[in-house]
Amino acid sequence: MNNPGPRNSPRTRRPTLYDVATQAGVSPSLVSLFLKDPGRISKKRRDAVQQAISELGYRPSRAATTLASSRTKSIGLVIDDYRNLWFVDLLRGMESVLSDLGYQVMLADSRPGENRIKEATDGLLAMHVDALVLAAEPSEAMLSGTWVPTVVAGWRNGIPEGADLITNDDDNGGSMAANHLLELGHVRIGHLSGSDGASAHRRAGFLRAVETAGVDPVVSTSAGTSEEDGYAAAVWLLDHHPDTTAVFAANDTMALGAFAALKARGLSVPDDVSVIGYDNSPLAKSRYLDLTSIDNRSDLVGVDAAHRLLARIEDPALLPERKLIEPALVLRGTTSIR
Amino acid sequence: MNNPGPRNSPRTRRPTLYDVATQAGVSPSLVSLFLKDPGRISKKRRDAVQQAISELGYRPSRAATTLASSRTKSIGLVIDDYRNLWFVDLLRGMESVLSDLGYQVMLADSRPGENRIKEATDGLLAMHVDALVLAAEPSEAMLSGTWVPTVVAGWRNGIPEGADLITNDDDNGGSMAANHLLELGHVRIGHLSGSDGASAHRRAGFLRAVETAGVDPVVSTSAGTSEEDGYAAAVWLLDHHPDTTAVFAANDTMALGAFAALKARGLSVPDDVSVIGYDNSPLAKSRYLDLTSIDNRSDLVGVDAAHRLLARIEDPALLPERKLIEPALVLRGTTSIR
DNA sequence: ACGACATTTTGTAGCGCTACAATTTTGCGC
DNA sequence: GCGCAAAATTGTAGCGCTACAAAATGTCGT
Repeated sequence: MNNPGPRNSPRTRRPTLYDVATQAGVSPSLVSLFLKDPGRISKKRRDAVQQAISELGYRPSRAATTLASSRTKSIGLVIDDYRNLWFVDLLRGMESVLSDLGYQVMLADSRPGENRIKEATDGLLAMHVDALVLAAEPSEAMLSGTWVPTVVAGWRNGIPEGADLITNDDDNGGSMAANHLLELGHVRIGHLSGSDGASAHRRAGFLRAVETAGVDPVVSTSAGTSEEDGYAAAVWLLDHHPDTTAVFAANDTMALGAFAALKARGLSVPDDVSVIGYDNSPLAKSRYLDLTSIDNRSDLVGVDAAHRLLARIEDPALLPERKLIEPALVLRGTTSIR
Repeated sequence: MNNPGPRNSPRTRRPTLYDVATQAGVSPSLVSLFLKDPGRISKKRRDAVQQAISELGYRPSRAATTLASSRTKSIGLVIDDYRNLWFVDLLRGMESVLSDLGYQVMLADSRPGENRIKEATDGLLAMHVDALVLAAEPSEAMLSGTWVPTVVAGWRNGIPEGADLITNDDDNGGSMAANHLLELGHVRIGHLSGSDGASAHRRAGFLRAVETAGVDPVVSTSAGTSEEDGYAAAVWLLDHHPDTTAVFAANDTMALGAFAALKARGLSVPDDVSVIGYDNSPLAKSRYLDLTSIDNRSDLVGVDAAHRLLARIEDPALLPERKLIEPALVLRGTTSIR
């Protein structure tokens, strides 16, 4: 058999647009046109080109397209850690508006502990992403020469000049968490706080609400925001304030750490101690954990970020904008009346 | 006349290698050489180029590099769902060998529920990744014309022709889980199984071990592999076999579902029922959940996959290889003597 | 100071694609 | 069947970079 398909030729070079043009008996320009908008060429040629493409197994070279058109139709998303699942909602939110427009979202994580944020960003920029979403704490080094529309999502410190900012109202969220616990009748409330920017805002909101209610706040701040950090902070809290009846963790992962500390002391949730987390991550949604949490509506942040970037791609002269997304309390099974 | 030079203009086009060359007073070729191997040019020029680069904020265009060299120094990784954290170990394993060699790993997920595996793969291929790791169930559509070295990790069905296969010995892992429970004295063992390829192997291994021990196996298979699926399967199991004293879940997420079902019935882990998961995901490692699990050593799979791909990039004629990685039991707090 | 090398630097020619102007084909009224 | 506008198609000139051969410069022994 004389199969011209790619299946049998083991190491031929990847077919190009010219191969397709030759095969279809048209000019390369026509093929290019087909790729861009098939509706604009005659049915006869359209079919011929389509057939040549599938016969050859042709895929356009993004590199060449990028180089020639200087538009990649792709958006970079820099996150801090794949294990912090809050980015998933952000990503889906972005995709929900970008996919239909033919944009692709590219992910890069900062390799936690190695501070590779700059590398991640550079990698994305080197690929000519049309715009950038920074969902990780921006560092000094990246402030300079970004050249593309950028929105920072979820962080509020060290914003690169000229970047948009769409973030969660963590202050308000902190207050919400505190008020929820206060309304349930708790007065011995401990807060497990982390060290990043978001934590600081959540803490501030918590303190404001608690003090407004005339209750003495207890805050245990740790170095990071991981489960271990949450555990350590909770251990400290329970050691120094054994009468605590409610715990507000700066994120769901830390709440898990609190669970561990409580379990180790034989305290049950929510009967002995109520626990509320933050992020409404898949963890919190888990049927087993069933963790009351604050949803920061990252999906909305994603949607907004996408719209914002599209606008800036259209008109780069747009002035940077700052916007807060209101969080929402998600009631589940880990908080109860005192 | 001559162009004004990008030095002071604030909103100019992105600087190119030519701008750097002009600024540094050398030829473009030299700058290219600098980028490739700074050690090969004289110190004088090296410094000049380096300075020009930082003055201009220059970043090489990956698209141009790709086009000109046809090597992107990047590897694509296709995963099924960002929320299934097992890919993180795989990724880190790959990075541990690839990063030092200057390779970058690019991630794409298949958007669970939308079966976008082909799209994810195509996107990566369009970016000219030098090689591909498929950590998601390969589909028919992608079998044709891949053109780059490919290794499938963690799946064993529908392998594209010519692809390497590095996967976990799920059969053996299933047996390990069963034997662990048998050794603890359990004889009423239920298995919560999923519908994908890996689940099938784990189930087979489980059945083999249990039957060898002369114990009657009970398997509850559900449509997917999510926590809800685990919950449903566990509910069925407890309804039909209330005397069950041990549960082997096909993955950690499903184990979480089992926890939920057990909690709903007031059964405690491990006092009433032992639970063992699979994947040794961050979930299992969690201090709170402390889930005994089978570690499929995805990090090793990642390391092997990376080595394999590098070899195939060097010599594309290499014959496809199939390799199994042995899993390991990780003892934690959710299994105990009957 | 002079060849005979080794080392450093440069010019030339694409990589695969798109933009856009130029050209050819088609459709249509009369 | 003719003229002319609209639609369809093609040619030309890069996009920013690298490979590689050619040229320039440097180093050394005698």
